[in-house]
Amino acid sequence: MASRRDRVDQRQRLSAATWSVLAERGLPGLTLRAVAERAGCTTGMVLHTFADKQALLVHARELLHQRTGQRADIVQAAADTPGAALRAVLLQAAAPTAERQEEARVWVGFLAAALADPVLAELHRGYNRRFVDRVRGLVAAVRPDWPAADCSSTATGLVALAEGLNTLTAIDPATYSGAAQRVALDAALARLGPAAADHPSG
Amino acid sequence: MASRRDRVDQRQRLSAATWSVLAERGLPGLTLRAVAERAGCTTGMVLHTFADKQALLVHARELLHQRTGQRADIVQAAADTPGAALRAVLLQAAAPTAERQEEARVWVGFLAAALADPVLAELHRGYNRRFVDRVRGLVAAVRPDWPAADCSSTATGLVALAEGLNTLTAIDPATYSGAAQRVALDAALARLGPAAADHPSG
DNA sequence: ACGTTATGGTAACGCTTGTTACGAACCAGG
DNA sequence: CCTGGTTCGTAACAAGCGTTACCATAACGT
Repeated sequence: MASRRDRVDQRQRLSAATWSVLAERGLPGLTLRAVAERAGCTTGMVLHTFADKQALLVHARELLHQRTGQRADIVQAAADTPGAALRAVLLQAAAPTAERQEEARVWVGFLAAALADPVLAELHRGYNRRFVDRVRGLVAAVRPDWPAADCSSTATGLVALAEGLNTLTAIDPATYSGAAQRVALDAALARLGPAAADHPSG
Repeated sequence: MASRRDRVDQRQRLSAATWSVLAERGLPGLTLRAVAERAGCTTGMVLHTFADKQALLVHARELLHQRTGQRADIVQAAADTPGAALRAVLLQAAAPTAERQEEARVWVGFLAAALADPVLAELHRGYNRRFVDRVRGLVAAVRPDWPAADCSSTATGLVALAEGLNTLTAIDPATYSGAAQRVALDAALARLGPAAADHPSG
């Protein structure tokens, strides 16, 4: 019995507060005091739950990966065809809705933080490569006739497009609307043949 | 007679120092003291040339835009056909070489900073829209038969792909090598027809 | 019930940051 | 030569940061 109060709940609450602050005030505004205030506690409590600021960031980053990964799992499993699954996974990786734009901003914040923190950078690389693997598998399912190298390059290109839509939407939602993101993704998916463009009307 | 010593020279020297610090330590390392030390002067001198740090930041952001814009002008003017110009412009917007990856990291840093700074955000949006306009013009030159809406959506998609390659290269140069970037861009450009894929062998 | 231990708050530390007040050095005009 | 204004360096300021030591308190085992 290591805890009397629920510690994992505290960790999750603090990570949520971290997201909130990161989305609202950006990376320079992400301070321990801001997170503590957002979570309704003090910095002492934060540093009792996490060893340092880096540990807090790592946990929040892992949680973000879990959230996006689970959502990818859901939309992938709900799709009827591999083409629809690929489209749904890429679309949810971009930020088509307003609520997802907040997550895109958090993503950009972690990306920038990873540029200065080797630990976060390694996490980011690992998560991104896992996402590329997922997309590569879907591409291979859509086009079993393609050689592996083509599936691989196509997957990296699609991921780059999705993440580019992500970052651009984070800073300029007017230019990169949800509809524009869908058009761009469908245009890229058209390269896979008409089967991949087969998607529900909505 | 506003100045006895050359002030524009001072600004240029501080610009060079700003860029040097930015490339080496990133945006969080861009402090007034670091810039002053790199320029061989003191913070008092820096704040006599720039009113605040925000003015310095805006200047650095403009520096980044100038650099990328000038290079885009050069490669665009050097291209023989509109298709080659489009490809060259997009390729230089991504980060194919090692030295360009440094610039890509700076770009990501400014992107993250713009999420919390309205002034930097407005600058970022303006520069990006100008870049989209440039790409749109090139797309229209390659495919004069396309309606304007198609050129527009194609341009935003291409820009998103280039910026996505930019951000992903900044954090994971191993996965997103220069060759991988070229393949992804050429694949996207193939949608414009064989004319756009016409590019020098190198 | 009591003592032990976990748990969270308080307040301070050392450090760096942006910013500013002030003094010294310089160049012009008379 | 001296005088006045401009330019830059010096040094200090207040504020904010991450971090730590310390203390109150509440919950458990016995």
